[in-house]
Amino acid sequence: MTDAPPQTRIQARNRAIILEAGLEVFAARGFRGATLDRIAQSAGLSKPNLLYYFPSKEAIHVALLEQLLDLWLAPLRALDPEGEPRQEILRYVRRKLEMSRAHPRESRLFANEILQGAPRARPVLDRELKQLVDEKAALIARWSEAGRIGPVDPHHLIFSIWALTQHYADFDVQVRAVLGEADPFARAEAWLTRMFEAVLAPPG
Amino acid sequence: MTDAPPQTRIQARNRAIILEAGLEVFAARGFRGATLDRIAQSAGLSKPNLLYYFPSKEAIHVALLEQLLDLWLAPLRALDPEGEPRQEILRYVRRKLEMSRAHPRESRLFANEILQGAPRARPVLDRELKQLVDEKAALIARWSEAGRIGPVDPHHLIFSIWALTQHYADFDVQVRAVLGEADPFARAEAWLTRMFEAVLAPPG
DNA sequence: GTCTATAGTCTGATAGAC
DNA sequence: GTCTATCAGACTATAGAC
Repeated sequence: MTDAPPQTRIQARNRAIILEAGLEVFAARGFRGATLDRIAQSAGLSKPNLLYYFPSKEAIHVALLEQLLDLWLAPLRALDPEGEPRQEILRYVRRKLEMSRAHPRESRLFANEILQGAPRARPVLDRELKQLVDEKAALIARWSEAGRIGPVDPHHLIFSIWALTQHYADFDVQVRAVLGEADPFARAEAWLTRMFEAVLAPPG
Repeated sequence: MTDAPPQTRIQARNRAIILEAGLEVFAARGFRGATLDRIAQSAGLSKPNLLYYFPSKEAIHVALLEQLLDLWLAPLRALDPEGEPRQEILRYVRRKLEMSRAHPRESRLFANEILQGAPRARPVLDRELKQLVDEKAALIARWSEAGRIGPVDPHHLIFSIWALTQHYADFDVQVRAVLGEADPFARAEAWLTRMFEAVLAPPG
């Protein structure tokens, strides 16, 4: 959101190391469950040194949320008004699922934040997120009204894509316990493609 | 899972009060974020009195998880082999969504547990949950092979139902922020019905 | 059965030497 | 910039009076 202050090379590097360690620990244990001790250990730095680079535990968390949201919303931003509607939405689904596969820790960090009532992310949800979703929902609504895709509820279609793709990151433990299988993602992609093809099929 | 020991009326009542308070606090703040002080305050009891009824904070959490899982899996258990396949699955979807609406705290408590890697629920996932899902997935597979519903991946169909319905409880804050709307559930039910009708439509 | 008081531990953050 | 040492507060759990 705001630009970071200018940094030396070593500062930039240590900030990055701390954020990586913070991502690891916050994602696995939630904000409250994460301790500075553990983040410091994971980063290979001392606890006071952490607090030399970030003023507080919360500052690390906020920095992570900010850096995360750009990555997270990129696939939705990429939804192209000029593209072929079904291809665009299916590509969005696949990109979002790929995010869950490649970045499960980011997904869980975000899920933790929302689950706790979004104490730190609320303003971003109310403004940037709502604005982006409204814009893309309007686009999907136009596609639907033009009969290029089946009748859909645009907002809830987007929620469905979020829910279905993030499930494979956030509930990974449960999915693997039930399947007893190493990598659920190949079948997940085939199934999600099948689902959204069915619901997006144009009328007639 | 195990039977509770015999209790006087006042013991049963206080245990219930503590579990209700624990549900409230654990769901909102996660295991680590919940404190005995807060649970005690919410229950209207003193902190040592809490620990008279339960030996530890963890014991309260485990008791909640156990009591929760029966409720949680009831809709899936109710899937009837003798029923009309599409009606059965659609009814399951609606019941599960109704669970999210009526019991969001239970949903969030469970989501927290899974997100943290299911440290306390893992054995139940590996055994009871896997067994139940495998059994119901086999039923759905038979329906699909008989051509009574469209071709589906039974396990991932069940994951989809979980993901889509729990999203409205667990990500409630985000859903409401984006919609700026009081009650998303009416539209959610219409949309989920539409989605699953599309994907379950028999071939030809 | 319920309370007050408190033991013992952990945690976020700071002080100050180098 | 990084460290050791340490503080103040919060936390789970226990002891013991009533």
